[in-house]
Amino acid sequence: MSRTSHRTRIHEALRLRLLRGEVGPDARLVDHAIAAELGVSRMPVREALMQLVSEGYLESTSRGFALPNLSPDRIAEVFTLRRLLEPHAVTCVARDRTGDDLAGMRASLEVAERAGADVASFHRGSEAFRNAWLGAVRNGELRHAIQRYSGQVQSVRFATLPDPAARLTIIGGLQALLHAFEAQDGPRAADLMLRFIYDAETAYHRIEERS
Amino acid sequence: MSRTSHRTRIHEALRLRLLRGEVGPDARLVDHAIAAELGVSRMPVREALMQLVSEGYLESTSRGFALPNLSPDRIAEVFTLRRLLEPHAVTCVARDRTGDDLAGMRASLEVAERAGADVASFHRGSEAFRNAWLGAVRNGELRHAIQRYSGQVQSVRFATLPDPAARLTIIGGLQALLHAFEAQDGPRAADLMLRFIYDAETAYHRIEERS
DNA sequence: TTGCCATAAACAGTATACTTTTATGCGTCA
DNA sequence: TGACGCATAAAAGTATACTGTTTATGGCAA
Repeated sequence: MSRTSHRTRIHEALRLRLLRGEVGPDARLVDHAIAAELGVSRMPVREALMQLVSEGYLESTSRGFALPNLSPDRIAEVFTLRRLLEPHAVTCVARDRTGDDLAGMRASLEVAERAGADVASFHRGSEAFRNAWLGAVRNGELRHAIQRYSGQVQSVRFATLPDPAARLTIIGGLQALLHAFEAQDGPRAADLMLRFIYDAETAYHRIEERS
Repeated sequence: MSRTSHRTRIHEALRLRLLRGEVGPDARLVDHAIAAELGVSRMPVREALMQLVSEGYLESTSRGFALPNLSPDRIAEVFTLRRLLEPHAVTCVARDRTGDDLAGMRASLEVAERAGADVASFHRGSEAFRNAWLGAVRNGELRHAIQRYSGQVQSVRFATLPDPAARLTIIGGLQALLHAFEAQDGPRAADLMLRFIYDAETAYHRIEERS
């Protein structure tokens, strides 16, 4: 027997698939199908799916679980929440970060910098960078809240990556954020994060207009 | 058959019991016991319990589900989150509130005012007031986040109520908040809420010292 | 008397089977 | 030809049973 429960492992596996954009907006996640695929019963799958629902990653429809309908209003709401939480969080990180924290961020940033046109690699790097600074948030509740609400707009984030210019902007922002952390400049980190969220929201609106 | 699922109803029922402080810190919520009590199987109960865990209301121990160990650090973390979210929320309420919203708040406040020494009645009134202004928060995600994180420290709130002086302080704060809403004075509402959270945290610390 | 081991009980986790609900498609009637 | 209704299928929801793990308690030995 594994030391973690099936539910936990399935939850993590599905969450990663969702974060990587491997689940299209029309895809339907059905418990018994996933159960058959993984060789377990429906119950742990079902519980994992419902946990993902309560975390905002999925929506329970009458015909399987699917990506939530991210209405523009809802997107705007989540961005508002991020504006309330993340600037404060990076201020704390600028104050509390250790050398290890900084090393992790540098390594992740390098991955993104070297990605070039490799969107998947860039995505991995920027995600790792985000996880690195989030890991330096000592307030566990705050960290959890941020992960929760930024996970919901992951698909939005993903949609902006194909644009090379957007990737360059992101790289620049991450570098500046890292420098603020290194200099323990909390206010600057908060400013940068506010700007970052603003840019993300703007990028989303540009994409939305095209469709 | 009821139009809502067992899981949903059980979840709500348990949540209310938790919010009312009907579950002591040593109580153990066990799925099969609750299932027997309600005349349903373990599954919906189990799912309701796990949802409460993921919402921070409960903790899964090796011996039943119990109230989470609210360490002073964790309490402080939740108060930090409330300071980030609730002032902004009441600012929005001061701007967006309708006449109906205000009427609801007035009615709830009166309940609390007339409670006198009746702690349970006071608690109902202040909870209703809180729900009234939360209902006026148009940003659903923000509202949900606030409910989530204030629910976690509900036991703390409950512990402060027996003190008559604390109740008077709360009444005064709620009246001032209502006036700010009526005057659409967002900054003042935010100030009051910050003060409110500060007072709550201070009251918690006083109680903690005694034990 | 104390410490350790064994056994039993309690509980989380998982599996399987059954029920209810809902959506879609097909057929019939107007 | 279009609309309404019924039938069928798919998936959520629920129930029951079984398994593995942890914990507590009692007994035995040192």
